[in-house]
Formats: sequence, C-alpha cells, structure tokens
Amino acid sequence: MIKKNKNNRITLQDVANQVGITKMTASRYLRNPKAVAAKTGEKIAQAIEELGYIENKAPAMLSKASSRAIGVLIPSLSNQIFSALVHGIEAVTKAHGYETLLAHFSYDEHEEEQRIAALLAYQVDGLILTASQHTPRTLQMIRNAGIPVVEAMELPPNPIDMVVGLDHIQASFEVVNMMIASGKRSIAYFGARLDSRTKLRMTGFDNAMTAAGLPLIHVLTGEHSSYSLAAKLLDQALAQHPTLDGVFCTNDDIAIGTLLRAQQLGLKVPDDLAVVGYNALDIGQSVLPKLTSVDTPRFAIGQKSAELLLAKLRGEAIESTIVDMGYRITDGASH
Amino acid sequence: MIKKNKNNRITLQDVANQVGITKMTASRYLRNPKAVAAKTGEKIAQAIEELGYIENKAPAMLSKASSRAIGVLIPSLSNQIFSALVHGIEAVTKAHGYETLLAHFSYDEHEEEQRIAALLAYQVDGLILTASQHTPRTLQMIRNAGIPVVEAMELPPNPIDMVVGLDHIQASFEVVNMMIASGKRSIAYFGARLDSRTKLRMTGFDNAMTAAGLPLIHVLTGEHSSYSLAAKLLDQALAQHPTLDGVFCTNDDIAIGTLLRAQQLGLKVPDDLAVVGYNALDIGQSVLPKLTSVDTPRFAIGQKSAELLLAKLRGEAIESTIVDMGYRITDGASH
DNA sequence: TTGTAGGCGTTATCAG
DNA sequence: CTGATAACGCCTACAA
Repeated sequence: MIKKNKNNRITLQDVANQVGITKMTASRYLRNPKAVAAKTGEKIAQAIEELGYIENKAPAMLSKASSRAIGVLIPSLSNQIFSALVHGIEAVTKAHGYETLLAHFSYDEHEEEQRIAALLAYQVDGLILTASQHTPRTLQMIRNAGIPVVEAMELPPNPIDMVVGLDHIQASFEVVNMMIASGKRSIAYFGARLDSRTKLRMTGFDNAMTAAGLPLIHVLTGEHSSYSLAAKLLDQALAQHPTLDGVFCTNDDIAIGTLLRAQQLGLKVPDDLAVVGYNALDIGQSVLPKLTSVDTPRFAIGQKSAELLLAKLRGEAIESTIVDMGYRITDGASH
Repeated sequence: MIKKNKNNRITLQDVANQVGITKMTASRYLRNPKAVAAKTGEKIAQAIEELGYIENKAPAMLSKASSRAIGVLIPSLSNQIFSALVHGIEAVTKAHGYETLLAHFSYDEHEEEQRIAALLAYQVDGLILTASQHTPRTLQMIRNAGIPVVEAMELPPNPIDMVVGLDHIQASFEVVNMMIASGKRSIAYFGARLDSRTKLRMTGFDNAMTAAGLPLIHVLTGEHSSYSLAAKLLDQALAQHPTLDGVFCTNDDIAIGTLLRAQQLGLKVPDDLAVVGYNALDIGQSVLPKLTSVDTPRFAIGQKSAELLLAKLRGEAIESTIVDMGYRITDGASH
C-alpha cells in the first residue's frame, strides 16, 4: 500500500521510504543522477516510476531565488501572430529548462494587470509582454518584483526594460506609399479593436497620406476584427466616399473580408480598389489576387525576446536592450 | 528604505513591520478585512499599497489542500474553437476565484504529457483536457494526483472522469446525409492534422456514405490545416476523381480554402461542387455562397466543464458525469 | 483583536 | 556517498 501525504500526492519522502533512504538523497538524484551511488540511483528511479512521483514547484518557489519559470502575456488566444510569438519563446525556454506560464488579457489593460499579478504570485523570474500600454499599478508591480521584462512586438518610446519589436509606423508608411505610387488617391484606413498597434499603423498611414497631400479617411470600430465586420466597414466607407480606390487594413482578417466583399460588389482588385493587409497570414496566399501585406517576424521576435530575458537572468551583459527585428512587404498583387 | 527578503520580493512580514504588527494580523486582513480592527486594517491596506505587496502562491500550494487553480490544456493557440472554450471556462472560474493555468501541446500526446506534469507540479486542483487520446504515463499521473478531470469537446468511450462534449460522428453523419440528399454522389472527405476529432468526423462521413451505397473518398494529410493546403487537397482530389461533386471538410479553414479554390477553377458552388465545413467560424458568413457548417457550442462546453469541475472540487454530487452539449447545422448555401 | 508555534516539501549547508 | 538541520512565506490551531 502506497503511503500518501495530506494532499494525497506522492512526495520525495514517499520515494525515499520506498527505497529506504532519506529524501535528501532522492532530491540529489533528481538534480544530478551522478551525485548518488549508481545502485541507489537505480532504486530511486524505479521508485519514482512505480509511485508516479511528480515534482512539486512550491518549495522551489518558496525558498529559492529562481522558480525557473517565466510569464508570457498575450492579448488574444485566437491570433496566429501571438501563437507564433509563443512558439518562438518556447523554442528557447524549453532548451534552457524554463517553464512558460501563459496568460491572455483580451486587449484589456486592467485584465493584463490582474494576469500579471497572478503570474507574479507564481514567482515567475521574468515577463514577456506584448502591449506597450500598461496601467500605473502594472508598472509598479513590475518594479517591485524587480524582475527583467521584455516588451515584444513594438518599439515603445518609454520601455520598461528590454524591447524586441519592429517599427509599425515605418512599415505602414512604406506600404501606403506603395499604394500611392500605384496611383491610388482616395485611400481609407480600416481599423478595429483600437489597440496600440492599430494606432501605430494609423499613424504610419496618416504620415504617408499627409506627405502626399492626400486626405485622411479613417474607418474605425471598437469591435473585435472579423471577416464579416470588414464587409460592414467597406460598405460604410463606399457610402461615404464613393471615389474610394484603396484600403489599408490594420490586419489580414479585415483585409480578406474587405477583398471578398469588394469582389462580391463587382469591384476589381486592385484596379477599382486596392486592398492591403498586415501580418501576411496564410489566407492571403489563397485569394486572387494574392494579398499585399506586411510580413512581421513574430517567431523570431519570440526567440529573441526569450534569449534576451534568459541572458539577463543569467546575469550576462546585454549588448542592446532595444532590438528592431524589421519587417518585409509581401509581393502580393492587391495594391 | 524598504526592507526586502532574499528573493527581493515584498512579503507579509515586510507589510507587518511597516505597520508595527505581526504578519498574522496582516494575513487575517487579506482574507477577511473585517477580522481586524478598522484602524489596523486601514494601516495594513496603506502599507500593502505603498510596498506593492503581491500574494505569493507558494505557501498555499505547499501547505493547503487546495491551490485554487485549475489547469487547462488546449491543442493549439491559434484556433478560435479553443479560444472560445477557454473563455467559457474562465467565465466560470473567475466568478469562483479560481486561477486558470493554460498550456498548449500542439496536438502532440507526448507534449501533452509534459505539460500535464508541469501543471501538476504547480499543484492544480483539477484539469480540463481537450483530447481523448492520452499516453499511459499521462493517465497514470492523473490517477496518482487524484484530482478531478473533465475531458471537453468529445464524448470519449472510456472517459478518465467527467466529460462535456458532443457527438462528432453523429454531426458529420447528419451533414453528409444533407449533401447526399442534395443529389451529390461523389463526395470526398478532406482531413488534415489527423487528431481524434478529424478521425471521428471521418467515421461519420464513412457511415453516411456507406449507408447510401456510395464510395469512400478520403483526401488526408498530416500537415497543419491552412487555406493554401486546402487548395492543394482540392487539386489532388479533382485529379484523381474528375467527377467529384462534393467535399466535406474537417474544419472551416479547409472548407474556405476549398471553396475559394473551386471558384478560382470556375466551379460553381454548390451546383458543380458542394463544400461543407465544421465549426461555423465567422469567415463562413463572408463568402458567397455562405458556408454550410456544423456549429459547435464551445463556449457553453467550456462553461459546463468548469462548472462540473468546481462542483466536484466542492464535493457536490454530480447528476451526470457525461454531458452531451449537442450541435447545430448552419443554414449555409454551399451544400 | 492580536500573537505564538508548527507544518507544508524541497534544497543549501554542514556533518559524518 | 549519505544524512541531519534549518529555512523559505503563509495559514491553521491554539493562546492570550
């Protein structure tokens, strides 16, 4: 009969009892199997297997300086961008034996604050954030925790600590200039769910249009972006601006919805209406014409963010605490 | 100067020192502000604010039976289905003051095993899983932990504990019968990333086709589903089966990609080719004709899963440990 | 209303 | 190579 503790979970003591040693030896074996006698090690391994022992993170969180876990905050669980970012992060953290605690906050600063408090309660050694806007209390909590932080995706002007991102204003400026160079004159910006990146892209759009002496047309909504929402935005834009000949969209979901709607209305893309997206999702390759979009290196941003964070945790010198990972404009045919 | 402990994080002792009381009183205040004198409470609140004290989960994980956290495992971070499931779960857990620890495993049983071990190391009180296939070691770990488990999304024949899902075989059977009733005779099943739900839907497809005396056409790939992958699948299917007049897809991503590709090839949907999807994502409403799909109540499944789990944690009697949440076939026009 | 003592599971440290 | 002891931060139980 297997003895269990109050929590009904197997402890190192149970393993030690089974083998007839002290938990100290079992503990040593777990961290470094060669630190105990080969014979003892074998018995311990067998007991662990037999009892189904699972590590307990609590004591480490309680007593050690490091919990060997980092927290990652993403705005949304259904966005391929952040999925790729997380995969990039985990490619690095796994290789270094770090746990990744994931939390999402639905693009809400106060929700972010609560999730960060929860992650800090789990004693994470570092944080990777994906927004550049934080509540004062969030900033205070992070300061108090005294842990390294990476803000990923953007290049915020007043970073908390380290930054790995790209210049969304510049990328938007460049791609809108391409649209203007194609002869488009009445271009609208379609924005949804007004998060910080949506605003940066709008700034880039505004800069390009203003520089060309063209009017600014903004069609914005606070709703979560979706394909069907895009159709509504286009209908609205065409009603107000019948001469509309181009749309720069804050993301590919909006862009695809706009493109499909335009084609349903009998508009030729890009001749009658240019449509440009952002993020270069796969679906942009499945429509005709292929979608012109801004490709962002989110996997690489994740990797670099994790590398910077772990380097700082190891106390290594960081060459640059602000890293611009750049972007690429895809050669679509929709602009 | 604020005193900090070894971990450099503020503890209740720091708060108590600041006020000139013992940490016990501060602890009491946190759990129930009315348990201490009003004046003391005010001072404690002020000190907590001033020092930026954040709860530490470690002692609770270490000493109490309950960590007030549950673990949730999802296969993918970029799938709206699981995003909705998680939102449903959190709607319930938040209301009950439970933390949700999220992990993803990329549709890989062994990755799932590792993530479950990690969640158990964090002393979660319960688990919500989204797959019905688990490694033997996963099952053993869960048994050893002795915590309640909900398997969500499917109705597995040999459940670990509780189940909240729907009958994918029946849903697929029904929708394929609709295609047959529309006069389609040469229908293919498009499957990607062969997870358990893909297989269940294929079984439903097979059942319907066999019952109608029609041939089984399977076009499968182990790749992650995407719009552009769907185009390849359709090209392949048409090459092998020139008389193809219908496609039942394992999900809407594949279905939309198939529909767009069919239209690019000049095929009329549904007259030349019927296309039916699964999950009823928003994009199905943005294409013409609107996509016929199977709508699954994933938010409600999340809610119900969390409710069952918390009820069991409270020791309440559960009426039924297997809950079928049903499905609905959308009235699209693509079949 | 507030304080004291002890314990949760693991590991650093020091002994053997 | 292995063992004993103390410590981590909080909470339960008991005491004042």
